[in-house]
Amino acid sequence: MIKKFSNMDYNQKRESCGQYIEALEEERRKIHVFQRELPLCLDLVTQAIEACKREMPEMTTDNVYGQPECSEQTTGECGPVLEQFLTIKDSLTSNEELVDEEFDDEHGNHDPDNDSEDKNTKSDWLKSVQLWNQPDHLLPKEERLQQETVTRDESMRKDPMVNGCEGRKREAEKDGGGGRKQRRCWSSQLHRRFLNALQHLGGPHVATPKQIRELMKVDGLTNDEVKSHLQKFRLHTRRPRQIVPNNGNSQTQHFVVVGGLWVPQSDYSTGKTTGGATTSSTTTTTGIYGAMAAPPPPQWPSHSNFRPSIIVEEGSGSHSEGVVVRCSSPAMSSSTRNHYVKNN
DNA sequence: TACGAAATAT
DNA sequence: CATATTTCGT
Repeated sequence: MIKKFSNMDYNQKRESCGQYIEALEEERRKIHVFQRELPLCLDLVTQAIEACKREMPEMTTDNVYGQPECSEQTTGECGPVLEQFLTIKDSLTSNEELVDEEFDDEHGNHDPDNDSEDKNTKSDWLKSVQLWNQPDHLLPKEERLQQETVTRDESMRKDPMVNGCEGRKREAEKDGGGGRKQRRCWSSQLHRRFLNALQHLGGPHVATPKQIRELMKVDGLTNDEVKSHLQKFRLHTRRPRQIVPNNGNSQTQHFVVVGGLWVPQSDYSTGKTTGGATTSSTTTTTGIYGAMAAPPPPQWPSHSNFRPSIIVEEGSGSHSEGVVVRCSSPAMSSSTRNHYVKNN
């Protein structure tokens, strides 16, 4: 009996680990969008995946962390992730080959994300955004062990939940245009589409709301909403002045600017990326879209829901701005094309 | 009309 | 305070 249980346990753990890896890979895909902003992050996740895979086969029954979910609430220590990260922390080899592209084509919507409840890596901001305001069913919460691939059907194109809050349609309005629109909540899926679109268009600073909206192909979505979201996004993607109390680790990572591209010193020469349209332009085109101003911030504000899924610190607490080195073009924030600079 | 920034609302 | 909507200047 007990043996049986152990066995089951073992299997469960293996499964958990598998799921964990899956989650990691999924996460990496997501981070991939930010590869310019969070190169180190991407790197770390990639390595974490590798490390995890290596460890997989030799998992024993006394695996310490069996919880697929882990505490998640506590960003501080999500067991596995953190450990993995710490482990590989120093083994920072610039491995950039196994970066797969195919970040989820726009239509493919195979959407592994689905993210009913991702693992730890998904982290907070999604959590809140995700259960936005579901009027009815409040997610089960209990059984989240395995959902496998069943749930993800591509039926969700637009209306389902991608759209977020309630059936926000044009109806249900009484006053002839007096009231404000109901707030639109950006579900994780919605946001992801946004991100994808962004990537296609070459970054937050060159993408325009309209383009984004069209790429997203979400029907209820209006131009203004995208515009707004984009504004917020841009605001957050600008350098947060190394805020964020560094957790434990401190790994000084130096950044340099290469043709307007912010990249870690280590692998700035790596031209290869998603193979998407995004990065291709960096080298050749010098035009407006040429060197797209990649949002420099290695780190977003911590207290924001609005941030990439994984947090990676690199600057040490002491050094203030010595970490970043810029060549020129101080204000490359926005104003990509039209009017630029509005001097008071 | 579209975009972006700022003001305003939730 | 963060996020979404609306207003305003271009």
